Amino acid sequence: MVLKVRKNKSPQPPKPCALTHCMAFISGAWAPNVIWVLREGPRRFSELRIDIPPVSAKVLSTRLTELEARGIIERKVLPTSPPSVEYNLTEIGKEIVPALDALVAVGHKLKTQGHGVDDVAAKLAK
Amino acid sequence: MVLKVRKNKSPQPPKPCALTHCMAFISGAWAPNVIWVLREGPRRFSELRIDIPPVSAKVLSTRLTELEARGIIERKVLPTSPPSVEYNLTEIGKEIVPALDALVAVGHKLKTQGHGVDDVAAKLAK
DNA sequence: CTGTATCCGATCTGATACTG
DNA sequence: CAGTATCAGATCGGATACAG
Repeated sequence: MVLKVRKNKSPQPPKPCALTHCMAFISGAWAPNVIWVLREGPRRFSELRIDIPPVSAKVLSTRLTELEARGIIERKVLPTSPPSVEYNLTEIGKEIVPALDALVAVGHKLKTQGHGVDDVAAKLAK
Repeated sequence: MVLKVRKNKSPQPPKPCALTHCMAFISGAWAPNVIWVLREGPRRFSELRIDIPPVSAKVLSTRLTELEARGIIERKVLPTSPPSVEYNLTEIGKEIVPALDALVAVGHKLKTQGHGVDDVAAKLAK
C-alpha cells in the first residue's frame, strides 16, 4: 500500500493536517502487520518473520528501522550470545492499535456485504 | 502506500482477520485523501482534482473506480449538459472517517514529538 | 541470530494526448 | 466535464548471498 507522501514544494495554507503525511507511519508493506503482532507483546526479529510468513528479511529490517525512526517501536539488544534483539511498541505506538482495530472492523463489515478483496477484484476485472 | 495483500495460498488457521486484506480499501495513492475530502459532502470529479492538487486524472479515476467497487463511495451521474458526476461516501464509507481521524491524531502527536516525516527522513538518511 | 548489499522483476504513478 | 489510452520513469519488494 502506497500512501503517497506529497513533497511540500509549494507552501500550502495550513490544510487540516496534510493527511498523507500524518498517515505515512503505516506505509510500506507489512508495517501494519508488525504493529498488529507487536500489540501482544515484545517479539524478536526471527519471531516476527514467523508471525508474518511471507515477509523477506530485507523488507522486515527496513520496516523495523523506519518504525523505530518514527517513534512507534523500540529496539532493545539483549546481551545474549548469540545476540538477540527485542522489539516492542512505544507508548505512542500502542495508540495506533485502536485505530487499526477500527479500520479492520470496517474492512470486516465490507467483506460480509460482498465487498471482500476477491469480490472487488472480480468487479474491476469486468 | 502499498498495503501488501498476501495471497492466501496456504490455508492459514483463522488468523485474527488477515489484517492486510481488511485494510486494502485504503490502499493506493490518494485513496485516504479522497475519503477525507468526501467527508464534507459530495464532490464532482473536477472538484476532487482541485481539492487534491497533485493527483493526475488517471489515478483519480482509477481510485474512484476502486473505491466504488469496494462500496465506499457512490457515483451519481447528474442529467446535466455537459454531464457532471457526483461522488459521495456510502454509509459504510462514513465509518472509515473516525478511524482515519484516529490515525491522523497519532500522526500529529508523533509530529509534535520530533517524529515528523522530515525528521524521520533525516534520521534514516544518516 | 540479526541484519546488509545487490540485482531484478513487478507495480505504480504522472504526463500527455485523445474520446464521448 | 469526465474520463481513457499509452508510455516512461520511479519505487518497491523478493531472492540470494554475505557480514558482524
